[in-house]
Parts: sequence; C-alpha cells; structure tokens
Amino acid sequence: MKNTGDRRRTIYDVAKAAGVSISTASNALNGTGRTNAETRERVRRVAEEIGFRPNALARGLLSKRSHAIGMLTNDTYGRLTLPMAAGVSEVLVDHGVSVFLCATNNDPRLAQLHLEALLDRQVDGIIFTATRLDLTPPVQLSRLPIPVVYVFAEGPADSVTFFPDDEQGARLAVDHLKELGRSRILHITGPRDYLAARIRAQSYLDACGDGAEAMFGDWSEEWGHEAVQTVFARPGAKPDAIFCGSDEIARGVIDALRDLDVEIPTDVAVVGFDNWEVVARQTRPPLTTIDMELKELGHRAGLAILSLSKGEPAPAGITRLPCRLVVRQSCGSPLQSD
Amino acid sequence: MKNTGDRRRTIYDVAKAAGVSISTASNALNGTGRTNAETRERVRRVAEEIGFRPNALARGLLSKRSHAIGMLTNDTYGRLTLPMAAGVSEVLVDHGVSVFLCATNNDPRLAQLHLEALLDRQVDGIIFTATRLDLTPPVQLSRLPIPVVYVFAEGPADSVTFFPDDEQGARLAVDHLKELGRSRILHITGPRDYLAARIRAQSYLDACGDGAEAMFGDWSEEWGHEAVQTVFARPGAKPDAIFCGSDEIARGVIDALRDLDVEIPTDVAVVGFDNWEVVARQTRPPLTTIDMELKELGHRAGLAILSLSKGEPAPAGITRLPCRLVVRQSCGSPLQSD
DNA sequence: CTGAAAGCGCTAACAT
DNA sequence: ATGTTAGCGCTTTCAG
Repeated sequence: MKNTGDRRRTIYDVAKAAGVSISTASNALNGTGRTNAETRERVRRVAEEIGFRPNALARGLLSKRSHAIGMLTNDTYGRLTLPMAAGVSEVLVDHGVSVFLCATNNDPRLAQLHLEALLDRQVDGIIFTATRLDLTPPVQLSRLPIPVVYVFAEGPADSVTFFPDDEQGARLAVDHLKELGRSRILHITGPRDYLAARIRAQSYLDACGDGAEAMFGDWSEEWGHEAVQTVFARPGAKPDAIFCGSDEIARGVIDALRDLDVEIPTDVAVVGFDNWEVVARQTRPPLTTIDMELKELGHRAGLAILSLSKGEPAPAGITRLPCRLVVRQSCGSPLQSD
Repeated sequence: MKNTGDRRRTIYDVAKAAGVSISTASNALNGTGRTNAETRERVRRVAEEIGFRPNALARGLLSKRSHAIGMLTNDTYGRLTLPMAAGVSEVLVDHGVSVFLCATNNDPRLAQLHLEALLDRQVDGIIFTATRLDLTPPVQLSRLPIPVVYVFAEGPADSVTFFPDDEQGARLAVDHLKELGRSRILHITGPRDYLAARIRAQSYLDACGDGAEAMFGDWSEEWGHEAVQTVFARPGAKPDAIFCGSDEIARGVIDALRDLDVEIPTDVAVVGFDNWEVVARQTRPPLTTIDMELKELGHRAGLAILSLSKGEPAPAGITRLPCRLVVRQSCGSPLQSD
C-alpha cells in the first residue's frame, strides 16, 4: 500500500484513507487542536503507510516561514567556510531548517542575484560569511526584512556578529610558550591590512612587551621561510620561539629552521594558527597551533539565526568565540601527543 | 513609494497599483498570455517601483517545481566538495535554481534526515557527492521520485554519474614525463582500496610497461617520504621520475628527495595529482600536477540535474571528465611558468 | 486583450 | 472531538 503511483501523497489522501476530514488529519499529524488519541494514532499510522510527507512549500506559504536560511559566502576556497557551514547545517537540521549555500565569488552581481533568490524563497534569515573581518559585504544586507548574522565578517553596528577571539587565541599561544620557559618570542604573520593579523599581533605585543617584534608579510609558506632567513642572518640574539599567524607560515618557518640546522623544539619552539590539519599534522615535527573552532562558530551562528527568525533575541554586537590550543610536538616539553 | 511597510508586496499590490486585475499583472510580469505592450510596461514599472518580488513558495506550490536542488555530501573536510558545489551553484543560479547544502558527515541518520527534508521541500533533484568513488551512499537514493546525479560517487547501474577521468589524468602525467625523456618512472600512491588509486596505478602500469612499479600506501606526506627512503635505500637503479597519486604524497616525496640531496628536477622529476594549490604551489620547486577540474565537474552535474528535472535527457552512465596538466617547475625542461 | 474564478497543499478559525 | 471553510500568493483556464 506504499505510494505506488507517481503522484505524491497529500494530506487529503491521508484523510481519505483514515476516513477522517482533512483538518482532523492535520490536527492529528501536528498534535494541534483536540484529537482523540485513538484517531490520532490511526491517522499517523495511515500517513506512515501511504508514505505521506507534508509539502514544505504549502506549509511555508501559509505560515510565512520557510524553515530555510541562506548562507552567503565570498570564500572561494572554502577552507573556512565549509567546516562552518557544516556546523550551521548540523544544528539546524534537527530544527527542521535547511540551508541554501550561495557562493558569491566576491562578485557583487552574483551576490545580488543570490540575495534576491533567497528573499524570493522567503528564507527566515541569512548568514553572511567572509574570509576577512574587515571586508564589506558585496551587497546591501542591512534593512532587510529578515535577520542577518555575520560570521568572519563585520556587519553594521550592533548587528549580530561572530568571530574567533583572535586576541585570546594569540595570548593562548604566547602563554603556552612562556610556560615552557621561552622568553625571546618572535611573531611572523600575514598582511597588516588583515584585521585578524593586526589583532593577533597586538595581543602578542601586549603579552611580550619590550623586545617583541611582529613581522608582517603574507599568508604564505614562502614568507615564513623568508622571514626566518632574514632574522637568522642578522646579528644579535636569536629568538627561542616563533609564534606564527597561520599554519602555512609556520610550515615555512619550520622548513627554514631545518635548513639552518636549528632544532625544533630544542632551539626554537614554533606555534601556528588555524589548526588546518593538512598542514599542521604534516610538518616535522607536527605543529602546536591554535584552533578557531569553526564548527562551533557555525553552531552558534545557526542558533542565533534560529532565535532571531523566531523573534527571540540573540547576542547583539560582536561575539568572539574562544580559540583552543592544540598541542603537538613543535614546542616540546610537557610531553603530550596530539 | 518603495515598500515602506513591513508586509511584503504581493502580486495583488501590483495589480491594484497598476489598476489591472491580478491575472493581467501575472501575465504582464511573466510574458504569458496576450498582453498589451503598454499595459505590460506599466505593470512592470509599477512592480519595480513598489519592490515586488514573486513568492517562490507560492509559485512552487502551483507549478510543482521548487527550482531548488539538494546537494548531499559526506565530505567533511570540503576540499573536493566546496569547489564542486561552487561550480554547481554557479551554473544554476543563472537558471534561477538554488542549492541546499546537506553535509551528512557520513552518518546514515543525518543523511536520512536531510533526504526527507529535501523531499519535503520538493526539490527538483539531488546531487550526491562522496570523496571516494567506491563508497555506497549512506542512504537509499534510488527509487526516488526525483532525479539523482552522482559525483565522485557511484550510483546504481545507468545512473547519471560524473567523475574525473583518472585514467586519462594518470596518462597525462606519465606522457609528460616521457616527453621529457624520463624512462624509469616510479608511482607512489594512496591506499589500494581507493578505486581512484587503483585506476591511476593501472593507467600508469599500462603506459610504462615492464619495470614499472606502483607503491600503495596512504594519502599522506609521510607515506611519500617513507616510500622515497625505501626506494633510495635499496640497491639497483634509481628512478628518474616519480608520479605521485596526490599532491600531498608528492610533497613528502619532494622533501625526502631533498633530504637525500637528490636534485629536482635534474635528477628526479616529480608530478602530483590534485592541483591542490595550497600544496602544489608551496613545494620547492612548485609542483607540476594534474588538475581534476572540480568546478567543471560541478558545472556538468548542475546542468545534468537541470536537464533531468525538466524531463530532458542527461548522459546516462559514467561520464569521466578530462583532467588537465598543470606545469610548474618540478619536472624541468620545457621551461614554462605556472 | 483583460478579468473572474478555481485551485496547488496545507493550517486555523469557526461551526457542528 | 471532528468537519467545513477560508485563505496563504500565485498561475491558469475560461468567459467577456
């Protein structure tokens, strides 16, 4: 008695098969109104038997809530976005909310197109993601009739925004190095025009005080390599630890140190930032680094948009989620495995 | 005269503002039926002015086509999925089709949940993606009332399936090496239980004939490193080229070769597989490798599901999309930059 | 060429 | 406790 025909079963089919009216069927299925327990069971059983599934379009049309949200991202490569998106999807699926993925490639036309599509689909909210915190959304997101949550991106003042706590993350790294007895800590990081790079650097400078030095470059291995060569070629005291702004930079640093026959972690300890496993696990020795908890970021963003879409409150302003120290072997001492 | 209130404008508002009936408004907007050119223009202008946007839910309810598709993926990390998904989204957005992203984490319960949600939302089709070709979908995807396209995953016989042409890709690599005059080519690749690894290896063996040797291990740098050490420690002729099953392996290979003071590409040329830029660009020297054209794969999958959802045909069975050789510096000779 | 009316599948008053 | 009915916003016959 399964659904043999091609037509999808509607609540009308359920009602007919159960010998009740359409509204009783609806009530029984949704537990709304007053329904005889016995009737309810029967209806539900019948619905199951004939393979009834409610049409979300019809529901949404009536309730004015589509139980879907849009994720607008300009991250082409997806190294940050996908783990995040998985987190978002993960919390929302249990609430019956689905996620539209819209990759804008940072193209305003595409972004606009996607935004309109989302609005037309009556999404209950939008999560906007970028890869840098100081980039403006490629499209006007304020004054929308639906809530917007920003992740890794800055929205208008007081908008709900999540990002990793770069400051705390950097402090975590520096404190770890200090605890291991390192005192001449160097910081090699990405471009100065990245807000995240600036915040991490400032946090490092605050923690290390006099003699601390932050070297800005770009987010590449090559830069890490080059920076180390520069530092070890010049006269003066050499660092006994290097805190890197990214795992890729750290990898370059580690390679350069090995080229110079500097022992890791004996002579120099190294900490990265990102916990990008494919990099951090493969350095020799494996890299101690800072994890930004991308999935958790996604969870929080998902919950926030869920609240907002129900008219409930969400943490206004910028919420910075704590980072986590992942200890591997590039810092030595407290012998811990991954 | 823009939409000032909070209520969304409906076609009823358009009709009223333009002084026509609802159906005329609909016809004018969609170019259906016979409408006076002047009326049509007026209606369209008015619609624009008051910020009317059609409700996709209502449309879908009526037309029984939601103009949305679902992408079901079990790729957690997203290295393959996101570029693909971007490709899918890219072709479809221009056709007014949006994409639901569903990450299953390879969990059958989650997959089932997502699948039901997609069906409830009346998606016009589903693209299923895995990271290995020989893994079964975590959920029953055949006998669905909507079309399914498989990418990087094998569906039931005759289902529409896309994946990269591993055989051609491997041949591309080997041919390139041969053209450069290399004759003792070694193959270091991933686990034997990956279909892709087996196909690439077989293609290599077919092309290289006697004396060819394929070493299976895992998809890590470490394995590449280890394999090189093994080969160079044993007696006998050494390879003058190494074709690797992945860029990560290639990176390990390159590092190991450098440790052994073997010159690249002079003594040994190296080719990778994946063109995973973060790896391939950062090896020293940068890696010549095989690109699987993930975005194009996404394009094709998107177009296929689009056709199928309209009742039009799509290439049945397995379609293998050609890979592309990306020449960098790890093979030397025909001096080309990236 | 335009308008009135039916109805997509569902829920929520309101009757019964 | 259950059934009847009126829409949600839109497209689409079918009359005028």
